[in-house]
Amino acid sequence: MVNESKKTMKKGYAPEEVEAKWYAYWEQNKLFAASEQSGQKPFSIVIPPPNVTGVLHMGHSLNITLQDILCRYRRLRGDNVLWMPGTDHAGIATQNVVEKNLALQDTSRHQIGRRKFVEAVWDWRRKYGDAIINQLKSLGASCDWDRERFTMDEGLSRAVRKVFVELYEAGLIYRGNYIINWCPRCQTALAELEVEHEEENGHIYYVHYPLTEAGDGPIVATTRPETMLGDTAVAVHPEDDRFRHLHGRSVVLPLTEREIPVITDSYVDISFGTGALKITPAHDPNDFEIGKIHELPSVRVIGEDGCMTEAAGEKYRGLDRFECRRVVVQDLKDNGLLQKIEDYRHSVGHCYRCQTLVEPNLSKQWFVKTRPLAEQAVKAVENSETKIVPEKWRNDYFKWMEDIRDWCISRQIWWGHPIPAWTCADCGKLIVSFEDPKTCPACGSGQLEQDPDVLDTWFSSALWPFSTMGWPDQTRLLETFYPTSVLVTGFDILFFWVARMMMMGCHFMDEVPFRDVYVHALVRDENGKKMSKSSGNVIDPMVIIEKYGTDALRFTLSAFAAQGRDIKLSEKRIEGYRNFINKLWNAARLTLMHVTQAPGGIDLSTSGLADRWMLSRLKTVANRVAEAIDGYHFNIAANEIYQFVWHEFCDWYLEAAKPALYGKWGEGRQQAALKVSWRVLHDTLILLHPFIPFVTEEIWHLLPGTEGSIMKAVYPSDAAGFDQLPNDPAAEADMALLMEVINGIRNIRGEMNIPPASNLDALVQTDSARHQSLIKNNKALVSNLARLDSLSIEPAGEKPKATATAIVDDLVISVYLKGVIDFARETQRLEKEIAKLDKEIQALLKKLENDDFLSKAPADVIEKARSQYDEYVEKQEKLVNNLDKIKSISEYQ
RNA sequence: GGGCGGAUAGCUCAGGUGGGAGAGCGGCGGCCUUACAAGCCGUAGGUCACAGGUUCGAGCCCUGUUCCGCCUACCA
Repeated sequence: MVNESKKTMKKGYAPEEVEAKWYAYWEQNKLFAASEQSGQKPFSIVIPPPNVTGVLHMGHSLNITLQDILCRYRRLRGDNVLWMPGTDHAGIATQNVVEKNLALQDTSRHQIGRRKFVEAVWDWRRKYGDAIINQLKSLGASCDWDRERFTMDEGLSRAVRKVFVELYEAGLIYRGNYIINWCPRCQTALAELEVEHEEENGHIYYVHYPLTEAGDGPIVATTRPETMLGDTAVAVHPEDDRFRHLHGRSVVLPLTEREIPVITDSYVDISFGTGALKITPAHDPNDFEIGKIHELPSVRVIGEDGCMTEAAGEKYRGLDRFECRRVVVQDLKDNGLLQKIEDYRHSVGHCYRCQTLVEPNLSKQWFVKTRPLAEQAVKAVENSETKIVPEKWRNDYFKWMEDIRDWCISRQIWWGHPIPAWTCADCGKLIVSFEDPKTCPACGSGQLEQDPDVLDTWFSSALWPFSTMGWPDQTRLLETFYPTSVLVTGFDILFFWVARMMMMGCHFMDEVPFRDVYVHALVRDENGKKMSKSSGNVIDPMVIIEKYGTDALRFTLSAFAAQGRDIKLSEKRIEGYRNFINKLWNAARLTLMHVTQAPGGIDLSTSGLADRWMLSRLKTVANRVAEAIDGYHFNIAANEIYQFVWHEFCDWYLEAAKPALYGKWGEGRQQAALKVSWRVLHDTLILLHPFIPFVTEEIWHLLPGTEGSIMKAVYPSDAAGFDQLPNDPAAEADMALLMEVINGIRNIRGEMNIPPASNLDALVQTDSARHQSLIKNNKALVSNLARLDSLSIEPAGEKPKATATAIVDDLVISVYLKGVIDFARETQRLEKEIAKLDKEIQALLKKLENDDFLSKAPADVIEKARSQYDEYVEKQEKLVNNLDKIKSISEYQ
């Protein structure tokens, strides 16, 4: 049905009444659905899956808004768009949440056992897993929800298994005993990336290690005295003369009875500390390496719970690692072995999930051999199969890939993808297999035990671009939409996620996972601080949405999303853009007061200058907005259209068109104004829809001549007849001149303190025939916007007395001041203007008097400077002329 | 230790390839003008961090300095 005059609009836009309605409408009408097969150009994005435990924060809001802009924009441009949504199972985080719940019920995962625990997690996920998804929906996210995926889904789990087995068979996954980062609270290994380093105030302890025989032993410096219980050597540099006498000798490890050797290794830095380094292979990655080279034993003195082990000795066994440090230090003091303690600032690793101090610990884990995978992933970016935007992130990507270390992928938790590896209890054979094995292929035993560990969540996230599309099956979806068009993400997970997807995509699909990676900024608070619960500076998007509406939030984020710069957000800014939404609403309200049925095509024969100007501007803006989005310049697109809607359409066009709309200028002009305002509103809504989907959909349905959802509209640049829109530089120039004339008169009104209500008489003097007719033809327009009773046009000549003056180009504008003109005020006004011009003129003169400039600068630049100079001088002369007149008149008074 | 980014109006920020700086908010003055006071009209604010250099010409290019961020690193 084509809408006739629909209904009257409220005075102010009320988002809360509108948003839920349209979201439901879009979903019900399947407007977000991608077709697996279509003749349209495919465009695809996979969502960065939020944690199931997650709560929507501003980072998500920005991320989702930008993706939604791209998806809605591409749909409007006629593409077949797939936005693949889903969540990830967030192994450690989710397990933590469920464990906390169990603790509230006075039980624990160990008490209820693994099977029941995993069931409890699934229960939790069924109950609460949709929370973040619903929040994404309230942001307006136009994901294809029927395809929603979860990293623990059957299909994705199959992909994980297949990848694990194939990498293992290719020698790219191995298991081994290495130093890893252990979180004693989460009770699991962490990958290097999952450790956050922070500078902390600590101490450095100087400990005397006595020789077994007579003579002075070395002083060893350490920040972690409790680990000395696990020392298996002291190392010195082979060239260090201070310690030559120690080569080949042994020391007694204080607080224990153990003898440990003094070894030499050039790893030791002679200039640091005392030059003697204690070696603890089980609790320090470097010491581990040195231990391997020198075939030293490893003594694990700290256990998985962060408490000292049996090996730490009777006295220390069972002590918490921090408590143990205090005891060890005290004991060293008591034995006279502690030489001194110094303050020391050093960086310490913390678990990225729970902030607990991580403990480097020796442990048997699974690793991905990343180097070969990284090589392909680097190549793909080098030759631009994948483009990273903004480009500066390329270097970070390359650097990280070049320094990449093997990736520890096993986690000692229960919630996650089980590792498809079994050990034969009888012969010890390790079996890695896609299908669960029944018997040992080596000895035929049926006693097989599956590895109890699960895989790092990021291991499954790394497969997201293809696992969500059905891989390992060769689906139509994959065929249509892989590689995806663009990945939109924050730089904080460039390595965690993007780099790993690149590795897995290149390896398993022989094709990059995405053509573009758009890396956006972080959202910070108004002081530039990272928003965090602990600092209490979090702006909750849901609260903002409730208060200002989703569109306001989205438009704010877009308008501030300049490439490569963080967004500092404050409510004040959101309020400003809420006002913009309301402005748009009211522009529609005014338009729809007059446009009550769909006007036909645009007929320029009865149009006015403002009409032609507006259409010309519309065309330019539509192209610019599209161009900006294509280049991921969301802020430019948003600002371009903001400026256009508010300061051109509303401030100038609608104001100029009012008399025409009210029929004061006759049928023809009225028709033209109706058509143009309809057209501008119509096209503007489409341009704005990707940014502010709700209000645009609402107005769309109120706009006569539209049918169905705005999501089905054709983008202005693609619409039939777009090319016919006038690109009219003459109209733009003429309109610009008239605007200046109007501004000149308004300035007089403002500066001379003339009440807006009183209408004025004005005279324009010029010898230019073109300008004379321009003013004549647009007398009504100027009079209306400048609030004039009369406007007369004359050739240049004597300026009337008792008038205030404005100069525009060659036009001398005189405003008759009823009653007594305030000469002092007008003098002041003119002097100010003259002084301003003087500055410009001096600057130009300096240039034009410079021979170097005249001989070396390009001709067009010189020409521009000359004409500008002439213009300013002429204008100034006229102003001076008028100033003189004012002065002479005022003297007679 | 290495790397990257930033410093522009009171505040927050824009300023493709160098031709004399813009917006929003805030300030000030005036308006309830029949779409909007979440508004309208007018207006004032800047040696573009500092010091050099290249150039006829630098916010933009080069060098150095200062002050902030961020990333990264195994110096005990």
